[in-house]
Amino acid sequence: MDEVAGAIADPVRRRILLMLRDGDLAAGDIAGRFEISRPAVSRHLRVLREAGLVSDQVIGRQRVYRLVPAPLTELARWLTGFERAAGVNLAALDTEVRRARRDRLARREEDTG
Amino acid sequence: MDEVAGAIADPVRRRILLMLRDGDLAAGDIAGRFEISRPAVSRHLRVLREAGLVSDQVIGRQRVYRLVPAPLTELARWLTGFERAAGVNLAALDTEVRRARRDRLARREEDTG
DNA sequence: CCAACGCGTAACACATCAGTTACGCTTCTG
DNA sequence: CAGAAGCGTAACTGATGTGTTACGCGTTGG
Repeated sequence: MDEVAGAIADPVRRRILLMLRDGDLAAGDIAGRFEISRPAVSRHLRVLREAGLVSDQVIGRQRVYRLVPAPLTELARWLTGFERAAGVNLAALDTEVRRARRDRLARREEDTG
Repeated sequence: MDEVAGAIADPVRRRILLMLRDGDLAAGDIAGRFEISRPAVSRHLRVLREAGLVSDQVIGRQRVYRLVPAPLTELARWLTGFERAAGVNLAALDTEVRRARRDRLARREEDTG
């Protein structure tokens, strides 16, 4: 998961994933859609490969890349795990803040009382 | 989204998010659970704040952090968008590979034919 | 066959990031 | 009140990441 999360941190790589979501592409086709150099794109593609987010297949001189969505799905599942915890959190904070204030007021009354 | 994706790229920050999923924590409590220095953790907390993934509330000397899950949910939704495209992709690659092979064979037959 | 094409990688340079110690401000406590 | 506690930030350092040009290997096409 660390590599996947790291891979999608970069906007270029996210764009590549979006392109591949719409269909497989050769490396050159991908690189042609960016203004950065082809080796730079190649380097990003390598990160995606090593993170398991894309697979590549050599067809002649071309290297065709395809999306491998499973790790993204897994990350999404991990992320949705935070959604369920939201209500618990809000309630806990309100309770904590109120308790802290009550304690402080009580202490002040003891001091001045 | 760029900031959110960037924020979860770091394992320390992911751990912080997991801690906060289970309940609000003061900065000191969070820092105490790591072996790195407190300023290092503070820096990570700042990244999370600025990405909108946590909110903080000063209670006396303490700064209590709480999870803000909405941006994570949004990122999860974006990621699940890739799942739906998977079937299309596999079919397209098979088709493309078969077509390329057919074309190559056809060309070879023309040459030798 | 040979030149062009496609593309990955190495080497380099610069930017960014994440660790550290030092510092200082605010709040709390004895 | 004075010292301690809590915590953010600055400055520094070293590691990492991302851009570039140069290079070379394999495939293709004339």
